[in-house]
This record gives sequence, C-alpha cells and structure tokens, in this order.
Amino acid sequence: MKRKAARATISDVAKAASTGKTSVSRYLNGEHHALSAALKQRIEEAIAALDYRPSQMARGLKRGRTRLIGLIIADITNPYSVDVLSGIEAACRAQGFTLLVCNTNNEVDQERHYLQLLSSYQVEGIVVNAVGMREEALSMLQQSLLPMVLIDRKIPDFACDVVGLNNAEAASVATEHLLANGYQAILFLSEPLGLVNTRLERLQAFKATAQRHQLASAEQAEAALNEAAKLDSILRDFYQRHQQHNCAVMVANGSLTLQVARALRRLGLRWGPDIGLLGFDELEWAELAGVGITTLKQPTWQIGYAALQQVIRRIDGDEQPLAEQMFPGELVIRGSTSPQ
Amino acid sequence: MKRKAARATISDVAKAASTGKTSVSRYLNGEHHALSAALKQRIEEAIAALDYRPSQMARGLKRGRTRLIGLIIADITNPYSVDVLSGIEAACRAQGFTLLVCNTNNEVDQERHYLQLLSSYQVEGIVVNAVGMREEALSMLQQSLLPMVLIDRKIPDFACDVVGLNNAEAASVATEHLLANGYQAILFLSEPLGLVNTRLERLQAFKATAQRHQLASAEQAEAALNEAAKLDSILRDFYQRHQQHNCAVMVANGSLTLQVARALRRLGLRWGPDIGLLGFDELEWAELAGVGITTLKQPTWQIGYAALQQVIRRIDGDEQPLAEQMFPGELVIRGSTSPQ
DNA sequence: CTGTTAGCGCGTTCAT
DNA sequence: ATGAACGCGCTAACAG
Repeated sequence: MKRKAARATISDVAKAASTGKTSVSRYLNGEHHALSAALKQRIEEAIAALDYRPSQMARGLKRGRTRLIGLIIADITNPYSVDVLSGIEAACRAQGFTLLVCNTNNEVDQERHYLQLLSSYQVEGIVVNAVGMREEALSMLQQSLLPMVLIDRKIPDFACDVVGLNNAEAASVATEHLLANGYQAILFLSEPLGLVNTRLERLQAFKATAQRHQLASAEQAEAALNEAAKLDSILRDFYQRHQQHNCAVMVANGSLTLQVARALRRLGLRWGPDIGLLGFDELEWAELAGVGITTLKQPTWQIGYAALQQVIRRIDGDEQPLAEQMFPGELVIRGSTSPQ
Repeated sequence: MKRKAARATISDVAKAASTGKTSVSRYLNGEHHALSAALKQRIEEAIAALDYRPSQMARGLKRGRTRLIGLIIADITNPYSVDVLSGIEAACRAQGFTLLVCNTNNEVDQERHYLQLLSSYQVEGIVVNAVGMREEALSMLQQSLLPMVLIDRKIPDFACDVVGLNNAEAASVATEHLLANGYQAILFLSEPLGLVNTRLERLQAFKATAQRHQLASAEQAEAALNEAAKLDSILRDFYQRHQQHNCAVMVANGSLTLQVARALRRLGLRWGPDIGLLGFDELEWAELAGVGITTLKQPTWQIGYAALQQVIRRIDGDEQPLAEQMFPGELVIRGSTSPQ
C-alpha cells in the first residue's frame, strides 16, 4: 500500500487520454492550433480527473528556463524592504515568474550561501535589495554572471542596472523645506558614509542646497544604528550649540530615524517645539509620534516593480548599455518641522 | 561564440577528473567511505576548477526530494509576519531547506495560484502564516495533502499542527494588569470575530478574568481595519459612557492597535491620561507614541522556528497525533496603562 | 494534426 | 573501489 498517492505525470495523462505525451505537452504550452478539438477535450478531462500539474523541476531541467528569480534582501525587518518586496512580487506574478526570497540578515556567509543556492536552482535573474547592506557583503555579488539589478544602492566599479530614489532631488527638496521653515542650523545624520552612494548623494545635495541658500550652519555626523550613546552625544552637542536658533536634524533613512527619535526621547527633547526633525523613508507611525514626524516618502512599491521589469528585460536579451531608474520622492509634512 | 559560459555538469567534472559520473555523485553525497583518497582529490580539484554546482532541479527530479518548503503569508506588510518569517528562515538554513515565500496579499485567487505553484515545484511541506488571513482564504488549504503547519490560527474542522501564542494565558495576564492598575471599565476590541480562534480565545479569557475579578464593566466590540469611522464611534461612545471612571481599551492585535491609536488621535483622547490602552503584539514604535503603549509581546521568532521544525518532523515521517504548541507572551508595560 | 525518439543533469542499481 | 547503463518528467526534433 502506497504511503500517499504518487503525483500524476504527463505519461499518466497521455495514457488516460489515449494519446502521446507530446500532445499533452503541446496542450500545456498553449499550442492549441495544432490540436483537434476532440483531443483537446480528452486531454482536458484527463488532467482534471488526475489533478495533474506539470513538474516545474522537469520542465526547468529540459528547457533551461526555470522562470525563477532570486531576491536577496539584506534585512527583511526593514519596512522599506518589505514594501519593495511587495512590488517585486506583483511584477513576478504579472510576468509568470516565481520569487525565491533570501534574507541574508546582513551576514556575509549567509549571502555566500544564498548565492550558491540561487545558482543551484538555476534562477534566471537576481534582484538585490541592498538597503541596509554592509559594503563587504556587496562585494560578493560581483562574481555572478546572471542578469542582476540593484535596488537603492550601487556597487562601485560594478556595471549593473540600478533602480532607486532620485537622491539629489529628494535631499534638495527636503533641505529647502527646512530652510523655508526658518531653520538656521541643520545637522545631516546618517549611518557611516563609507562608499554608499545613496548616503553620499543625499549628503552632497544637502550641502549644495544649504550653500546655495547661504545656510548659516550645515553640519554632518555619522552613527551606526546600535550606537545609542554616540547618537545621544551627537544630538546633545548639536542642540546645545544651536538651541538659541532654530535647529533641525535631517536623518538619512528610516531605521536611523527610529533611533534618533528614541535618542531625543532620552535627552528630553521634543521634536517640533525643541528641535526640527525630518527623515528619509515613510514610517507608518510617523503621525503618532509626538507632533508627528515629517518624512520623505519613497515610491517603494513602484521601485520594486520597476526593478523586476528591468531584470526580465535583461533575461529576454536586452543589451542596452545600462539602466539607472531614479524615482522622485514625496515630502510628507508633519509637526516635527514646525518650529516654536 | 556562446552567449555565456554554459554551466558545468556532473559529466564535465567526471571528464576533468578522468572518472565516471557515479564517483562524482558519490563524492557530492558524502559517501566518502567508498572513494580512494587520490580520486577524491582529483574530483575536488575538478569541481573547484569548473566552479561546478549540482543542479537542484535534476536532483529533485531524480530523488523526489526537493528540500523546498513553501511559506504562505497573508500579509507580508504585517510586522508580526515578518518576524515569524525570520525564525522560519533561520530554521530552514539550519536544516538545509530552502524557502519559497508566497505573499497572498489576502486575496483568494492569489492563494489558489500559489498553492498550485508550490505543488508544481514539489515542495515537501507548507507553512501557513495565517495572521491577518480572511476565513474564506483558509478554506482552500484543506485540499493540500502535504505536511502542513499553521501559525497563529487554526482552521475549524481541519486536523493540522498549529504553533502560536497561548492566547488564554496572555489575555488573562493582560486583563489582570489592567485590573491591577485600577481600570473599572474595559473594552475588548478586535477585528470581526468570525470563527477566528485567536480572537475568540482572547475574548473568552478576557471575559472570564473580568468576571472572576468582578469587573464592573467588561465590554466588547468589533471593527475592521479600514473602518475608521466605525472605530471612531465605538471609542467615542465607550469613552463618554465611562469617562468618570478609569476606562481602558484592550486591542486584539498590532494592526488594529495602530488604527486605534490613530482614532484616539482624531478624537483628541490621549492614551494614558485620558484612557488606558493595551495592545497584543509588540510594536517598534510603542515607546515613542505619546507616553508609550503597553503591549503583549509574542515570541515571534521562536514561533516561526518551532513551526518549521514541526513541518520537518512530519516530512521525516512523524505520525504523532497532532501537535499544538502554544508559547507564552510577555507583557511590556508602558505609560498607556497608567491612569491619571 | 499526431506519435516516436532522444536527451536535459542527476542518482542508482548492477556489474565489474 | 569504480563505472556503465537506465530512468525521473518533460520538451523538442523528427517522422508519419
């Protein structure tokens, strides 16, 4: 007695429909023009009766097309990444691809593991959501020969399609908003800059805009997400030096904004009344925190969708030089950037 | 000239090591006892030289073991689900499985689509993270014959392993906390109860505990996540009837807590000073919202990890009657449950 | 229009 | 200890 009914194969269907495997295969692949109505009918019934579903394994083995796409995410707990994932997934469904999601948890050996894995499963393309990814982790990607697209971040010296935010424009808009609201000292706060282009571009646009408008004091500081003490001292120092003017902090991403908000809490400073606060990336709780936190919202879903479309274009043989799609951000104004 | 170097196959390796495929296969599967040191050496070098990696497709086809596990998530934007996902993923890595993540977005036809897909890829087991899943969507799962485990929620009349929170205990602890802090009227607020066992169990434990302690007023109401107006009226009404006493709201899950917080904002009510607030599920921003929101934190990561272990046990042929693992929650006390 | 045949890359008897 | 040959489920080339 069998443990469980073995799955029906294409041969079973062929037998049940008293025909050959080829015709069944043709039916499955939509080559309806080459099948008589009667045969189609029989095949259809056989498939239904046996609850047959073709094995993607065998199909991929034969054709070399697995219709599989790998997604590498540095940190799946990051809301930005999750939103992007939604967009990617929607695009996959629309195009008939399946997504293999790999969360590297920002660990290099996990990334190595997953790259091998994706290769083992013969994925046809890879999307890398590099948000929050450390630089060393990115280096590993360079060896892959598959169609690949980067989200949010570029890799120095590595020619690869990129989809992300128009950082220069966004940072400029954000800075101008703060200037327009009368802030006279602004601190640009980010995780360690390194060679991370998003941070560098945002910083540069901030500086340029500040200079263009002759901002009295444009400062810059870096702190890692887990350096609470350092964050405290940076913020305390900045506030003490500028509390007589209107001063504000501009935070380069959502994860850090959360930490900054916690730090300000610890220091007893209220965003809005005491100090301005503006963060990149929308936060679902932004309106609930005190007077609300002004954010620069990214079109995350669209970014994910566009990224997947781009990989597919490459899979389909597109040899265009190099695509770099930059989406505009949207400023969501809340209480944290209203002085007094 | 070939477009890109075709991947090396097991035959290539065999040729390069001047041996047969069989030995290479044995080497790959760790049957080291049956290989001479010299041959192992040659194979090892050939694999390295060709950058060979076995095709999981072919392997799965032959052995019938794909080492693939499917995960069905109702709503990937739910932080609870993401945390659980982390745990599942860690367990997968530890056990040598790969995860196929499917986000149904709470749409029935997407679920149908993904169930077929998982079956096509011959996954060996399925984990269903039912958090936020509508009842009608769950019904579809019943037909799958694969090893399957449910997270968080049970399906009526469907024998299946379940991993989740000890709802009765958790709700009891939460209720007693409110009682101890002097609240005399408590409103239990959830999404529509339906037949969702988590909601029912939490409600029942709330009622039982309230009765045992002779709480003056224990009320209950339901509202869907998108019914802002209804939420407003429920809360306004409750507050007006009880504002002379200390009154509190207990919310059955994190997504709804977010909506409740927004509603209270709209109504101009402050949690803590004006009305008590306690929510199931930890929120990363809980401490930043006003005086902070008291939450009942679930061991999400562990729940995910345990769920995957359970599926694997079934895959390995475990025929135990039925496992129901219930983890304890942890009350995280913040300002929202301190009256006056 | 339809069936027959030959692999895709791998694991697995079964001989050597 | 090692290799030759067969077949997993499917598609593609080639007959009929």
